Amino acid sequence: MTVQRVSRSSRSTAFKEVRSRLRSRGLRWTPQRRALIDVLSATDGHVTGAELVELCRDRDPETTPSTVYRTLEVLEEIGLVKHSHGRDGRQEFHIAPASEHGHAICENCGEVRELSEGDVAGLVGSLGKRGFAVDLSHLTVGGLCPRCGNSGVPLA
Amino acid sequence: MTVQRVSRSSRSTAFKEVRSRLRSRGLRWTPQRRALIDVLSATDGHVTGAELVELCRDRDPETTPSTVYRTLEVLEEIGLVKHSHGRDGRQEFHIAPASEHGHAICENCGEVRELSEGDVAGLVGSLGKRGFAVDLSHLTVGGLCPRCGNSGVPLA
DNA sequence: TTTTGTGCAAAAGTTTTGCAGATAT
DNA sequence: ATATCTGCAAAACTTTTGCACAAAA
Repeated sequence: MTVQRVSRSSRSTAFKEVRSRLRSRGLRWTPQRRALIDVLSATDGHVTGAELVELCRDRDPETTPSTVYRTLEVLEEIGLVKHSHGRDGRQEFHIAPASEHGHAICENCGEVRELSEGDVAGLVGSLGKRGFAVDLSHLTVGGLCPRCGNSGVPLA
Repeated sequence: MTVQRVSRSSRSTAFKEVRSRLRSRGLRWTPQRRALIDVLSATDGHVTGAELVELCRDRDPETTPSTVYRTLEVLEEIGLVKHSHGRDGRQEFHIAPASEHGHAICENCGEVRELSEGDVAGLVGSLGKRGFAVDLSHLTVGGLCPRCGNSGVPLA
């Protein structure tokens, strides 16, 4: 069970746009794809593939893993979805935010928070000077959040 | 095939110390453990579990996955080894460096470089002010290295 | 009607687990 | 002597793939 504190504000793509985005590539708008997008939008943050399969099954018990994973692949191709990997190595998916940003993850309670531009400016600049072009969507930092780190009362 | 440019200098634990570190906990110093530590020290950077199984098999074809993974667990418990997860979600292991540091990984060629204190100072400070204690060993940033990003000649 | 998508079933790949026998101390 | 380790075999899990049928455009 992972707490998510990522703001819901930075959602990107308008919902109906997806249909046309798919069709313009000769791809199709199916109930299963719609369902998955629904599920993804309902989550605030980073959900594993397996979890998405489960969540889709809550709506339609017939849902199969292959469809979910293949749909995720398609949605990632058209830029609607991104994925990364969690501590345990499983894929974590989320709707692509309007602007890229890094993440800070509490190693104790799992809370995820987005990094601001200011947070990462130094790192981006420092690496940039050495010719390394930072990809903010792949910037992850672990640590202890205020609740877990300061008090002597780690939750888990 | 992953290029590793991590400096060999920041190796931590003296080799013979491990034996006593294990024994002081009632754990044992076995040929298999020694072999794995040898293999790990011979690698410069981040090796997946499966790769380690292979590398150990090069020395001793009898090596089994269970032993390798269980040994890695033990070595991590005593602080000799750390692990993280690569792009593909597989575990990547490395000997714990004397000082913690973040990593920058090229998304094109896979090259890994260590981040300096200066690189991360801003991020650490910025998050620190908000009560988040950064764990440098879990700071990873993706992007394009000079070779892959600047030229119009991405290698892969 | 033709191309794309789905469901099923099975495979692939990494990592974990149970257990009997072997080994370090 | 005895608690710890190893090797084996099989399981657990996530994710991928092949194929025949179904559905979208």
